[in-house]
Amino acid sequence: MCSRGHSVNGLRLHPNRMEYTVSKLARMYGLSRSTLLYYDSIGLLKPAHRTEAHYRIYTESDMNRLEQIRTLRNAGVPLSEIKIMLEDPASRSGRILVQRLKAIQQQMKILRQQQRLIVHLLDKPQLLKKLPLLSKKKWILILRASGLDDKGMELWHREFEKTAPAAHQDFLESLGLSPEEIREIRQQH
Amino acid sequence: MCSRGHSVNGLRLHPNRMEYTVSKLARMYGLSRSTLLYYDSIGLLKPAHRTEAHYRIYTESDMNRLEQIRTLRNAGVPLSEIKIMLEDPASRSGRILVQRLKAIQQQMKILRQQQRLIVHLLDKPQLLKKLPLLSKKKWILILRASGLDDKGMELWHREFEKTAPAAHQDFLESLGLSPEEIREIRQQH
DNA sequence: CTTGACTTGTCTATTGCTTGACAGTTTATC
DNA sequence: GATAAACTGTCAAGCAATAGACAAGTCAAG
Repeated sequence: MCSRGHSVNGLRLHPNRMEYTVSKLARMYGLSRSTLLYYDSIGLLKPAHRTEAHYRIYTESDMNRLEQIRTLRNAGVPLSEIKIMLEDPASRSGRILVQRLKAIQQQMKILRQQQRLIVHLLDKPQLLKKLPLLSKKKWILILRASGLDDKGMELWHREFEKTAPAAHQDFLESLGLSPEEIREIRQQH
Repeated sequence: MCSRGHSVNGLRLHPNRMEYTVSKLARMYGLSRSTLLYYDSIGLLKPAHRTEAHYRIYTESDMNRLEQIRTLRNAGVPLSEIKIMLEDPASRSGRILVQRLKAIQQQMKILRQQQRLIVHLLDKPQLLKKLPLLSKKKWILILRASGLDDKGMELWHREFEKTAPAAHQDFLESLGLSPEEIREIRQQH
């Protein structure tokens, strides 16, 4: 009630300057305290300063950095590369992101193979209906039912190949076609 | 040359009974020795017996088991679940595989989101051409160029929804549409 | 019997955290 | 001013599935 400033606490937080302790920051960003402690330990995000009791104090610039970190983490970029990107903003960033895109593609390929394998293991046709697996046959039926004839389908392949070759490749793979079959189709168009 | 049996070695391998040491087995299956050691340590694949020098000896039945393990591993099933499946062949196998399929779907969803995010971060349209990312716009252009009109496209959606609803959902997601947009499209058909 | 090549078992490191323990600090209440 | 709750710090271990280092063991040749 008597006021020597309304709450000079032991942490010496400047409420108007937006300074936070670990747990508070963690809660703000939906992270666990441990995560922030970990980021500190690997030198990815060090708090601006500490109190005399050695408590971590994070400031606004730390928050900016944390936001960048989380964005990149949401993109699946590993912490080691995030560190590089933040230290060397322009230079390597593009390369790292493109690299990550390639890794994602690779990962998707693997996952599709796993899907096929499992379906094969289960070998229960009734399950197939519920699963997001399209076979070549089904796909053709769908296009046919939409009114495309042989000529139209050829056009479709050609157009797909021209507009988005990489996506075309991925799509054919997702139908479970063999590499040779894919090569054949793509070369025809 | 003199024969007290043509090679009674310290390991006491019976060459006709197909027994192998760790490294040999590893090489046969293209695995690292560490992998087999690990499988042993967690009780997933224990060698049939050991030599007096405590070397691991794997027999044919171990090889059968290993093949099953690798097949399931190739399907992305975690070792802990593989163990359960091998101990209790019939009962839980189906459930575990279906569960794995769901996890794969989930993982693909995450990867697609990461793809979108990275492309957004890069924001370099010239890269987009090389990447397997299809936008709604592009997709429509492709179908149009194949000769489908508005009516045909509607048919196409309906047919897709009827034949493979889950795949339809996945496909729409992969175009980067928002959940609401997806819901709308699917309900119309 | 010694040398060298090749094993073996055991142990540690990796990624991105999470969980937990234990001790010191701060805060709020009485 | 004491006390309890809620915080903080540091350290350690844990997860999956290997990869690699290391010293000790084994084998074939000389």
